[in-house]
Amino acid sequence: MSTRSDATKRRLFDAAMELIGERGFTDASVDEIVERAGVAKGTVYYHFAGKAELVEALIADRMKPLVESFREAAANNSDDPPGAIEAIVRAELEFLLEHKSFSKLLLTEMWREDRVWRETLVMFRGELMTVIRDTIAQGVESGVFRDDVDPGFGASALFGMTATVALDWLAFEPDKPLQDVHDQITKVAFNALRPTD
Amino acid sequence: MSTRSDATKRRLFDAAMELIGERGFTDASVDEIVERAGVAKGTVYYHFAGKAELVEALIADRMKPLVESFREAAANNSDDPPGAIEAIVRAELEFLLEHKSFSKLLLTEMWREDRVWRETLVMFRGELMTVIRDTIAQGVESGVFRDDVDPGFGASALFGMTATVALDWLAFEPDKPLQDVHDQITKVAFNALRPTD
DNA sequence: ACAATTCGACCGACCGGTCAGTTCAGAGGC
DNA sequence: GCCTCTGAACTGACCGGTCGGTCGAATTGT
Repeated sequence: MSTRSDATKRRLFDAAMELIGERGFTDASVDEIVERAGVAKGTVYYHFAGKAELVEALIADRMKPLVESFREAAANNSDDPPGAIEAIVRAELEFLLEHKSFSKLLLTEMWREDRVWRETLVMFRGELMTVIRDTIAQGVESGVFRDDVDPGFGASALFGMTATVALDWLAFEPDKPLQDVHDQITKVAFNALRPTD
Repeated sequence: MSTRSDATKRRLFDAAMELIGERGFTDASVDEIVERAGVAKGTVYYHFAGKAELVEALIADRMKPLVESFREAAANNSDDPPGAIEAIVRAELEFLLEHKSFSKLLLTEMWREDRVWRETLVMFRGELMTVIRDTIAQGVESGVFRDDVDPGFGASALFGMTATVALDWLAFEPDKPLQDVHDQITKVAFNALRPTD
């Protein structure tokens, strides 16, 4: 259980995430990654079976806290579906802001079918979707959300909308404050889910 | 102005789009592209300055009709903003379905900053956004849409939501009919934009 | 007490292979 | 006769992965 090994992995993860977020998987060379991590090339192959497996481990490392934050957001608002949705959106936005490079990696790799880490990615995506879907379903059941929106569809739409809006925001209007983006998204989401009076 | 030249370019576009949609820009080799296009390697460099310029031309070639279809959708519903939004969503979905590979290319390249064709892509994206934004603004002005949703934000959200939902759909529930996806998206969009009674 | 040994972590020069891009003489076709 | 295309050979840069070797801290043997 050496801490040294973990520290090295973390530096490799950080370097790989940045580079791959900027250039994509193929265009980020292992030589560049190890240079930025301040580590020798062989170290990568000591810890991982290859470049792809490094990325797979990186995905798991970064996705676990995101799933956890979604679960917490839902658990802390277990009897208030709108509050839970708001907390989930906030968690997603904060994650996107904190891990901009990783988010680009996610979006660009989510629908590729030929990657080693596809299963890992799909699995984590499923866990995120489940949290959102259950929250929406709970709101529908208790009557605070309209019942003609499919929870599975709503989850996909909310997650995708938040991600693309956030990336658009970071790319084209980086000066706009996070709160504005958060408010706009939750407003749209609540309007979309609110029952017709 | 020879037709022969255009036909060759089209075959190169089709082959490049397929391959790049599957594997991404870097992992789709020129040798593979020309093989699938049934054309010699030298032909690429006869028509284009290089691989990147081929893709840039491809992006313009595919985006022009999409922008046109958005403009038509808006023009054919010039006094009915909800109808225009519905037609735009339909146009986007049909495009995504027809050009699945190209859509993946778009999503994976939209937020990359180091590509030759970045400006081209940003320009076309701007034209699409303008059409949606103007339509929303028109609806706000005439009172059929609520006035507390920023049209620019709404355009980004609607476009991004539609794109990610459609790709999720194609990846995870390909059997669901187009009409269902279309109905869910427009329902959510209308609820989000409808003024509180 | 201390040398000998083991071992996990890391190093970095090197190799086999791939790929974009070049070149150019020649062949069709409009 | 010029525009379009061919296709095979070649170059040079780069890239993922390998592997013999280093280093220091713990462990063992005496």
